[in-house]
Amino acid sequence: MTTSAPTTDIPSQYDPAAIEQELYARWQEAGVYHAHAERSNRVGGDREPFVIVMPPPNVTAILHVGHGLNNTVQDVIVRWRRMAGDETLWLPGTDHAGIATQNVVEKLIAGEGKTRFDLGREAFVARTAQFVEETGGAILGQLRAIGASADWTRTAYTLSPELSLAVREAFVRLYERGLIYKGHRVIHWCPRCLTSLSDEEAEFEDTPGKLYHISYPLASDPSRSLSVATTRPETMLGDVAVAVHPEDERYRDLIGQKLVLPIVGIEIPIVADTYVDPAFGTGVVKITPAHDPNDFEMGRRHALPMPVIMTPTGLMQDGVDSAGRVPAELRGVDRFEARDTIVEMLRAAGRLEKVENHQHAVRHCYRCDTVVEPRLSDQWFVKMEPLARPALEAVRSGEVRILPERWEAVYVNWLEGIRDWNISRQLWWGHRIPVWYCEKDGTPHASRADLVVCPDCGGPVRQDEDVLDTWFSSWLWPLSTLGWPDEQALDLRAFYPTDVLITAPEILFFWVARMIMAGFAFAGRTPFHTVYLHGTARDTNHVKMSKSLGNGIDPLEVVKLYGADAMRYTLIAGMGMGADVILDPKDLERSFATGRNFATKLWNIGRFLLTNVGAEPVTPLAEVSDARLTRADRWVLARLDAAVADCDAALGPSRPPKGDRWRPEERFAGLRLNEYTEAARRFVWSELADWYVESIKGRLTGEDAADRDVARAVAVHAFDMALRLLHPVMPFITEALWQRLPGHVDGTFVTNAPWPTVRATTADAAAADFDLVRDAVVAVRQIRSDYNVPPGKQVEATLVPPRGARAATVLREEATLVGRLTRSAVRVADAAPDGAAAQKVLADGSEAYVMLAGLVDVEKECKRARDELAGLEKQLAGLRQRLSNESFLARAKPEVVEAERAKEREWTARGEQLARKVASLCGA
RNA sequence: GGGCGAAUAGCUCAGCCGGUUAGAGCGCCUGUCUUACACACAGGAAGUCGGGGGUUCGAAUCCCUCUUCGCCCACCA
Repeated sequence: MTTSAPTTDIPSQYDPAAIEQELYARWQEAGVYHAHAERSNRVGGDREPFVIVMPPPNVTAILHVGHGLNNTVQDVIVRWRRMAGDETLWLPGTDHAGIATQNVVEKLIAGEGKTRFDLGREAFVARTAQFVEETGGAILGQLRAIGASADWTRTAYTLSPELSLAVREAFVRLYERGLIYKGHRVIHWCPRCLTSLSDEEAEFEDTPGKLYHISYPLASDPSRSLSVATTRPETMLGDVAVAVHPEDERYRDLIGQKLVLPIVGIEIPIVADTYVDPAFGTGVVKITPAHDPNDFEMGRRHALPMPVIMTPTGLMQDGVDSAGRVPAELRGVDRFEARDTIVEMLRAAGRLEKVENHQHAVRHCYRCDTVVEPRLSDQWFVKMEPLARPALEAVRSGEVRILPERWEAVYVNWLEGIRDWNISRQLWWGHRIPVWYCEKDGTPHASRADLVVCPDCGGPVRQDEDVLDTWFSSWLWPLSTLGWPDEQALDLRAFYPTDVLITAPEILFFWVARMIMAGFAFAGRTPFHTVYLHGTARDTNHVKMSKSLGNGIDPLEVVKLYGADAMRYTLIAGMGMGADVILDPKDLERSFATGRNFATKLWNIGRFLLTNVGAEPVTPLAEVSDARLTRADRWVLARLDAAVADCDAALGPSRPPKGDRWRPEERFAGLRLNEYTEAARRFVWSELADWYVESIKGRLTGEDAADRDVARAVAVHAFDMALRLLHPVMPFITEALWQRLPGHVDGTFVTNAPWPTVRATTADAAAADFDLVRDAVVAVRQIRSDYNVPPGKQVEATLVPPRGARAATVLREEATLVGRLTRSAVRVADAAPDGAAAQKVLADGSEAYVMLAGLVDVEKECKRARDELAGLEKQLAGLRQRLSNESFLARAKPEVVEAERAKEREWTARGEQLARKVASLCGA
């Protein structure tokens, strides 16, 4: 006996829970995910830096499947580059999330019966900071459970002192460049959050509504009236005019006349404005400048007053310039209730002409979904057009690419029509606007340092009450987290610009586009060269998973049930470029079976190989003479090379050519994580496990010690490389197995092991020969299965290679192996055996016969052969037609033609075999 | 209203810069506890590649059109 006693202790059951936490702790302890700035070749080191900044989750968030997806994608890419030898930094952090966090804390104190106004600004901010301190950032801990290999020593927070410094610097610079200004206009206002919102934060939602037609009587002749159409009758209290198109024949003569505003009873003019579309509604538009952005513009054009008739909370109330417009019974009434009341009042007064159903887009607050109220107010804006220009050019020129490609058009379209960005929020949680007003004359002063006195007159100042939009700190993320505005910061010099930005398309405008603008505005360069937009996790009805809808999947639950690797593999394998991932929250087992099964498979391959290979030293493959390699060895090494090449091709180039833009042919290539995963899986399962491992079972325990060592060397090498290929997707299980490889050096990790490369040897005829062996095995198995031969039963199989062919040698030499894999006694002969035998024809024209005394159903075999032949002839006919077509021969690529010719030869040989078979089986 | 995308096996999806007999996972059928794995192994069934038209020697792949879904953008009250 030469068997080596199993010295490797491998649990028979793969138990992720038992290994994951411990492995993560060991990685952490070894500091393998800490990036060393000094190693970056930008500061004199010898490594190419590779950097991803993590989209910071809200500081109060808890992990959901969207985070799981996003961070898994990032982790796969980061781990790949780390193994490929880059100095890799994945920079994590959280976002203070102004409105979102403030809402959470407001709800919290509401439970105590208080509002933020009861507490006062200072106390409320302190309370929120304390809340964040205590419960915030939990999500970063949760990310470790899914294997995120971020550099936690660099964890950032948008409201930290360092990042706040960056925010202030950015604000003041833009202010000094004249790109930040205070504007008086109608903005989106959330009556629940009590703050203004940017255009992006006020999301459209198609809502069924009504179009009310109201008649406004002429002041000079109450018997005549104009019919005005509106979806928001309550705003009529703030009407200051009605507008018609100047060319509209119907109303031309009325321009300049006055109407009586129903309910309010005041006179308002009829003005002409080209904004009005004569074809829509009645062609008459009421103008409510303080409560509609378009009306505001018209109001400005016609120098109209702008009465405010609503409170910030959305209650009807006289405000600025609105003396007595709101009737007593409507004061303090909610805007939607007021709508109904006003409709009733109009109806009672005979002023309501008709009501139509009308579908229209209504803006809602992206944080609390309240219907947004247009509101006239003073806000700070960023002038975007100058910032957008370089950001637009960067994508157009290929300096920055967006994957999938189609999002580039969306990006360009948005930037081309960009509008100024309202950055002030009437909140308390956030970066306070660094502007101080002189108490004496109100002159604003933007300042990097807090001002105590007016720089002009030395008098007292007061700071602007508002805070900045959360995204005003996020857009600096790639800069601020690396130390900007300190231009000499080592991290900034070593790691900026970063490489890939990975996020969901939802925040392309909120965040991605603005980061690119900030990169150019503050550092003169793009913050990253690739934007990778991944899909969304949806349920089986294709509804986006969300906690509020109850159709979400808790990643930690999945980790607990099947392990992080199973979850990661399932997500990555199921996600085509930019495609959504569909999962069934009601059936986690089925949803994640793919990953769980593969993890178990991998574990078992390892268990078998490691126990059978034993712990004695294994010869490095490089030291094994080529001559000693068997066909199976050569084949599996060739398949490994193909797998590595496929993985590399799927992952693509990691960065554009040095100092250059993306080349057109590479611009939209790479980062096909599902293809990479599939290539690795196919090698591991369908090739390594199904064929190679099966084929060497005899050798590992065989008598030939030298051959055993060759098999051990090849097996360990192939498995080692397989583990490396899979590590980015399945970090835990691969590490656990890799640590057990014979000869493993303590303190080394697969997570740091070099990424596999394709061996120099390429085409290997011996490797191709093994395919013939596989073919023969399959053929014999098929015959056995067709005839229901019990798997345990030994039968006699005969292989008949074409005369004089190389196949003869191959099959003769591998007959034992074919026999072992098919549980048959295999011999190779020159002719078909006598007696009843079932036959299959192999791809190269070889034939496989299985002797089945008393079992062969001649009729069945005959029909089978006839069908097979008919199918083949049909294919062959098409092939021959193609080959006799002159256009084809003239135009098709030579290699295509040659491939078709080879195919024809093969098929013809097979056809002849089949024809003989038919003849012998079916009789003359 | 403008722009974009998708429609391929029962389900979820690859393939699509035209050229093997269109693939994978899950599910399904048959058999098997073959000394790593039943979360497995072996074999198998299953697709007129959404409909119609066109270009081409050749179309799942390119063009047009229709249908159905989805996404993004948008100041028609």
